[in-house]
Amino acid sequence: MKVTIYDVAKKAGVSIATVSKVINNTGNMRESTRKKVKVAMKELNYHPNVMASALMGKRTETLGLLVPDISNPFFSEMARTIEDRAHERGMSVIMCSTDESAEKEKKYIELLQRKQVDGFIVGSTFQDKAVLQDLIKNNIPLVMLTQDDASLDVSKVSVDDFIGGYEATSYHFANGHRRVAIIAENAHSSNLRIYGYREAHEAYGIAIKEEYIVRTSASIPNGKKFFEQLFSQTDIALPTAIFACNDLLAIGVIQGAKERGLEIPRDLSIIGFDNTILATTTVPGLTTIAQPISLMGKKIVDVLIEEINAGQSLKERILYNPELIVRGTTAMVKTIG
Amino acid sequence: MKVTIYDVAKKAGVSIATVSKVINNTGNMRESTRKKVKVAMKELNYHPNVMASALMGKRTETLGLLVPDISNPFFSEMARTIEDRAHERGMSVIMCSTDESAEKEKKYIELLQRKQVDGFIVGSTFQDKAVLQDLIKNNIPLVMLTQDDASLDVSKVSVDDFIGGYEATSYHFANGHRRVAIIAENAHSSNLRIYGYREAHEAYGIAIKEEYIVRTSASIPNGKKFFEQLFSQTDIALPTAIFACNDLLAIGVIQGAKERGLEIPRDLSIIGFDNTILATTTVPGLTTIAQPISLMGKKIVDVLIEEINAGQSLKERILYNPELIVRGTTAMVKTIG
DNA sequence: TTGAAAGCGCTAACAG
DNA sequence: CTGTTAGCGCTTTCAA
Repeated sequence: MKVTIYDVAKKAGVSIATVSKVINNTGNMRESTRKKVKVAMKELNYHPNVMASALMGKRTETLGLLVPDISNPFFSEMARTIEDRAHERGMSVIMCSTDESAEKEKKYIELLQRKQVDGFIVGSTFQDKAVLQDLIKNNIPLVMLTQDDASLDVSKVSVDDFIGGYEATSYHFANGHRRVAIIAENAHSSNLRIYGYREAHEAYGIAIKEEYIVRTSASIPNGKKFFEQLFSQTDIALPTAIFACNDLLAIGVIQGAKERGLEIPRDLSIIGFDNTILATTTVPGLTTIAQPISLMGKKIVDVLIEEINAGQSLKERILYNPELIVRGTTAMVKTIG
Repeated sequence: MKVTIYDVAKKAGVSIATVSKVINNTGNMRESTRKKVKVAMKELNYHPNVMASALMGKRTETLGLLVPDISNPFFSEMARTIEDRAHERGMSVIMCSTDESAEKEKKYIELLQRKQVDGFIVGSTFQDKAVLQDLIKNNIPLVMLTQDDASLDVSKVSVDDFIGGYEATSYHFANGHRRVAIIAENAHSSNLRIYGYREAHEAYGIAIKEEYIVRTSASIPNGKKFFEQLFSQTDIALPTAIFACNDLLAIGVIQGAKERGLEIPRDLSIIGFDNTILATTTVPGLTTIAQPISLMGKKIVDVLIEEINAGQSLKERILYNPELIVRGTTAMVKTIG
């Protein structure tokens, strides 16, 4: 049967209060008593019942992870490092894929709250930020991942999306391209990447064509679809390069381009974002902006746990530098004639 | 503040026992009373505290998912459908990546047990099956995913790996290949696929070369490494086709082959397994054996929940048919001369 | 048909 | 320094 605090109390010849104290490392007590209790715990292979202590308002030792879609390699790679770090620190993680649905966001937050998770890692751009504001107001541990959103006053770890957008776009420019389109996501990070894209235009003195800026959600089919859309416009010159705000989209573009008979990178240069496993499997390999996924995953867990321990938000804003990884989908612009 | 069963009871003018009964749909009671209570619950936006009822031995409404590695696209795609189905049925899922470590397997099982998950979905081939046998003996809900292992007397949903192995190998044979190597995993499913591989040799009257059978764990680098190993053997004729037991391995083979200057499929035919997103992003597209991931994910959750409700294992063995998806990495064998 | 009361396993005053 | 005791929010006999 289950071994409870009573069993170890009896075995150690002390009261349950004493046992509780050694479990939680609170209060003072003779060192010999503490030892005695510890021995009893070991011998009985005792593990405190999480439910019971959670009932008393203690921790559940579980974290909630909200991402748009765990099957997107970026998030599954991130989830893996988060899971590992959480486990290292004695916590489990419950995963929730929110898609871009306000309904799911709300539902999962409520669900996780009822399950009394100790804290939230949110990697989704919420449709309705009020849900998050509410948590924040109630001082519930919450950190944002890949979402450097100033309107949320909490800790966040992300890559510098502005720089990422700037570098991707600039690299295309440096390769001589002058007509660069961007396929962005419906995510906060994409807003920043678009600003970086704009800034690069500014820096290079190139006029922006608003028609070159499109938005969709992350998937290969969407990448393809928006490539088609971009390339079927008849009233503007076609772009010679594309910056896709994630690898999935970039691959969709590659596929669309191939179908149209374009050769990459000769006829079209493409840069992705994230540097997921997908970027290494295409041919040619995908030039992309890397995010330090492992570092970020580890860090976000550490920050969250620190805040849980501290009982308040540290409001740290941790920004990593994105890194351009040049592979095969980019080249100098084709000189005409 | 939190609204408890007491608040509802007071508001409805009944005792907490009555409220408890309507929550759990147990006992008899005047319909008007039940209604009254329900109204009160609605008005107060009452949700039963999971911890408290779990303390009483009730469900926690959470499932444990064990897979080798959630960042492997096969498992992340699977996890997504599992998560969705679980949420549809009111349950959350805690994820655990076991790698191929006996230590982690044991640790996570114990962890999840302490968290009182209602059931386990295990998609990892356990190093030490005793850990699972133990759960089974204790009648703890547990189902196996992609592991049709006869030595475990529980429900399982998987693809027919034997047929998958047979079909992959046969397809190579049908294309005129006679020297087909197999790169398998350290997983139970791979055992069966190897049997299918053997059976195909039998059927085609082709002798098996044991040197053509190698095993490793799922990753692109390993695929590459074992391709190298296979192709640096000097005492046997080199294979003209390879069956890799998952897409990751297959991609490693593609990369290794390219580095050796082999053209695919002209110089080497390759078939993968799983039909993950990766199979669609390579060039040429990867010919692979598809597993019906969504069906399987949904089914495994349904079976598990059914068993949780029933309080015992149904010992169902659900086998899906694998399907050969022909893309670009396979071709007729090169006629020499 | 309903409710009082005894826990589930643990924490946290408060006494001693 | 250690133990008694009153809950945390809920379920479940057992009476009424």
